[in-house]
Amino acid sequence: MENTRRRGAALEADLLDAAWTELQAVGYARLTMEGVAARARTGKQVLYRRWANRAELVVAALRHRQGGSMADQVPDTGSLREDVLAVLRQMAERQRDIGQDVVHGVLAEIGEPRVEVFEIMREVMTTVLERAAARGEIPTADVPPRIMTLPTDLVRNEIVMRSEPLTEATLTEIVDEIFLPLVRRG
Amino acid sequence: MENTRRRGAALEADLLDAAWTELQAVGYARLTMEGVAARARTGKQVLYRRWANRAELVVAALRHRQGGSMADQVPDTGSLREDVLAVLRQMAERQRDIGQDVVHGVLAEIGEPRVEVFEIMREVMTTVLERAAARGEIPTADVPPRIMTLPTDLVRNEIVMRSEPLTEATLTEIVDEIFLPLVRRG
DNA sequence: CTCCCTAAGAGACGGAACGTCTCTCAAGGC
DNA sequence: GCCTTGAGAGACGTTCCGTCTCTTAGGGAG
Repeated sequence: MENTRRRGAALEADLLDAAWTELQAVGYARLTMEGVAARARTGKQVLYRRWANRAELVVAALRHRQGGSMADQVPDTGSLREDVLAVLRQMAERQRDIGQDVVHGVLAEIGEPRVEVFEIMREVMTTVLERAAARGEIPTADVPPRIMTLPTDLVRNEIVMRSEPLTEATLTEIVDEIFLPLVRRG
Repeated sequence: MENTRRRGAALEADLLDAAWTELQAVGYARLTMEGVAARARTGKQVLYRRWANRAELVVAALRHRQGGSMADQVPDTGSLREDVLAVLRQMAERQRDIGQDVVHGVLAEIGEPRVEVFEIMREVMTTVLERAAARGEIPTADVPPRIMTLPTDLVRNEIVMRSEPLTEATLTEIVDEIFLPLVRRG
């Protein structure tokens, strides 16, 4: 028998891992606090002591799973086109990892971390554009905000609305047919 | 005492009205089959005989509430810009009417009426562009599909992600800064 | 080293809503 | 006027919620 009792950060990491595993096993809709507690071999109270409800737990589990924010590693390939594509690929990858039902579930039950998502992508694109302007690829980094976040907005739309995973073709279409033409003639 | 027993279409309309009223009263998250049944002064079985679950009932109630599809009345103002703006205003209006939590709830619990939404908007935009081409406003109606649904995709993204209702400024920005420049130079 | 406070672990609990079922009796077709 | 259908009503077992209580292990304070 396991006779050691987990505590503090070690326990918390176990709980978040259990939540993530449960998420993969049964999906967001069927994820229950009881299920997570059972998987972590503990009681519900231990969960409720840390997170007020399912949504908070799941958000914490997602954050725990994928380390830092996307703003921490902005792609820098030396080409605007490749940088933007890299950003979009990162988003697509996260979608694949997380799964659509989780996205919808969190969207439905969460109050407001959506603004945060917007802000992060705007930061990332700002950096990408500033570098492109510094290289002389585009005349100025002073692109209208709506155009700046156009690629990430479109990808987000695909993630939320489409059931199939994003294809590379979709990403290049967004960049080559829509984004680049608009910024090139700023 | 009410001694008449409702039947068929009349009853169904009452049920859908009750579902809609309940939706407005308590929101999607708190809507229950029992609540709707009570409001319609009937039993749960009457609901389950027609719809398998909450999501189906709510979708039916939404459809019942707002008559036909948007494809039935495509705006025809004589100007491409105004037509597109009219389409986007219709979407914004529906958002205001329906409410964001309902959008998220349905998105989370529904299997696949999302493709349908895509198709309808693509039809609408096809008509709008064909008329514009016939008037000579644009060289050809043969616009790449992704550009065609660009305005509606962006508005949908705003509806799903932003909590505040869409402003007129946002709509004109989408049309004037993004959509028109892209279609004008075919 | 020992005491003691905090929180882990375990489960009982009342409540809400689910979806199924059973039963009676009105309505409307034949 | 008979008979099939399904409306109306509520009981039922189940699942999960979020709260609570109780015992006991861990680890810091002295």
